Amino acid sequence: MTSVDEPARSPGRIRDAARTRAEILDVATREFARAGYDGARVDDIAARTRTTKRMIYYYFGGKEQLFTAVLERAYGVIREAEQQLDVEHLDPVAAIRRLAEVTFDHHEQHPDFIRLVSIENIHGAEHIAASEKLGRIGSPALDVIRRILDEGRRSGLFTADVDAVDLHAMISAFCFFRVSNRHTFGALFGRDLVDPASGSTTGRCSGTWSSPI
Amino acid sequence: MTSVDEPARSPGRIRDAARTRAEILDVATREFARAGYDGARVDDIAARTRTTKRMIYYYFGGKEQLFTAVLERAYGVIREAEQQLDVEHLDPVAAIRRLAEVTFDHHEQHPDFIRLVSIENIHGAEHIAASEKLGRIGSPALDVIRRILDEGRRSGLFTADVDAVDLHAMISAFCFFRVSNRHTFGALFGRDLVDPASGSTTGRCSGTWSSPI
DNA sequence: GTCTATAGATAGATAGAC
DNA sequence: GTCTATCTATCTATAGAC
Repeated sequence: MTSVDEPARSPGRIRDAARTRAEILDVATREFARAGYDGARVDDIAARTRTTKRMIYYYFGGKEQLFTAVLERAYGVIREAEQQLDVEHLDPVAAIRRLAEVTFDHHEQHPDFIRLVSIENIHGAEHIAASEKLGRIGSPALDVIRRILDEGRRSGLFTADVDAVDLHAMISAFCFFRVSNRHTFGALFGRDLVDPASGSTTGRCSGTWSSPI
Repeated sequence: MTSVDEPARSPGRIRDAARTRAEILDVATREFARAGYDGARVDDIAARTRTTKRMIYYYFGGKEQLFTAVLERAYGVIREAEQQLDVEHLDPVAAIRRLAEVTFDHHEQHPDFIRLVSIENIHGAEHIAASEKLGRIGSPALDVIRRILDEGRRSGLFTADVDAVDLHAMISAFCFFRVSNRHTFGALFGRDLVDPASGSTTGRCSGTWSSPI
């Protein structure tokens, strides 16, 4: 292992397992998101890192496992953002609104994540199904929704018997779609769902949720 | 050209340009939808038709053009369904509801279309952009929404100044998401967004729109 | 842990006879 | 319009030296 005291003998190369792994994951995330699973090239990923293709196989075992690792990390990021959610001090309506805003902003700021999820759906979510880590990861957002709905019903603010998973799906659907389908929607209808300058009310958020819901 | 009066000399083969083209498109649609653009194999598509790979290149020119033709036909189908929409006799609220129902049912019944659109988004909608046909195809659904909104505002039923494209995006988002993200959502949350038996209110429609909106 | 070189399989595309 | 055979490039994966 190379530390700051013991510089690498090959200049420009890294000799730090964790760092090499992280760099491979960074590049692989971009490549898979850009070209899809089959479109991504292990050679290209290797060429864009400071390490070699041999190391990708050494660390991850193969293309399939690399993609799974990319997915695991991407889901880890959004789950962490959800865990940061602090809506306990808000009234139920404001809490739901806040949750929607956070989802909206997160998806807009992480288009690569949206693309990876779309790609994984094309492949029937087989990598998620095979991943132990992703099976155990849960969903803080869903827990938060459950608590908000309970509180809203208890205080009489919410009357309809809305299901937490349904509500999560509704919020996700809109936030996901405007990023995932940005290109076809733009090409067909001449409006960029993400760019605020296009004049769409669906383009704006960042704390001021002004959708036509 | 082979007509009904002049049967094909090779039994089991087709000698009808239109029919051969249609059969290739059918198989290619399934293959592209199943495996993605790069995952689909021209050899496999050919093997599943009654013609050969040479004919695919003869009729379409290449894999890229074949995918474009698949997209053009898939969009043609939904645009035709939209044109069958007959909501002029309904009041504006019922008309919007009916439009949502038709979109909901169409997407549920055409998962291959949803997958093709997802795949096209991964590739930045470059095939749509390059297709003259898809540039001119328009959107009957959007025209219908515009008319409904005008009527609703005129009669005073609708007060909010909702934009037609925004409304179209909202309806599409939910209907699209439950099919496009069915697999990851199911794997992560243990609920099938499409299968009605899973107990979700998002699973039912077919004329009785009962979403938690 | 890292490198070069290469195996082994398969892809998209085409030649050319009929 | 249809067929068989094949070219050329490229991809994932690995062997083996250091």
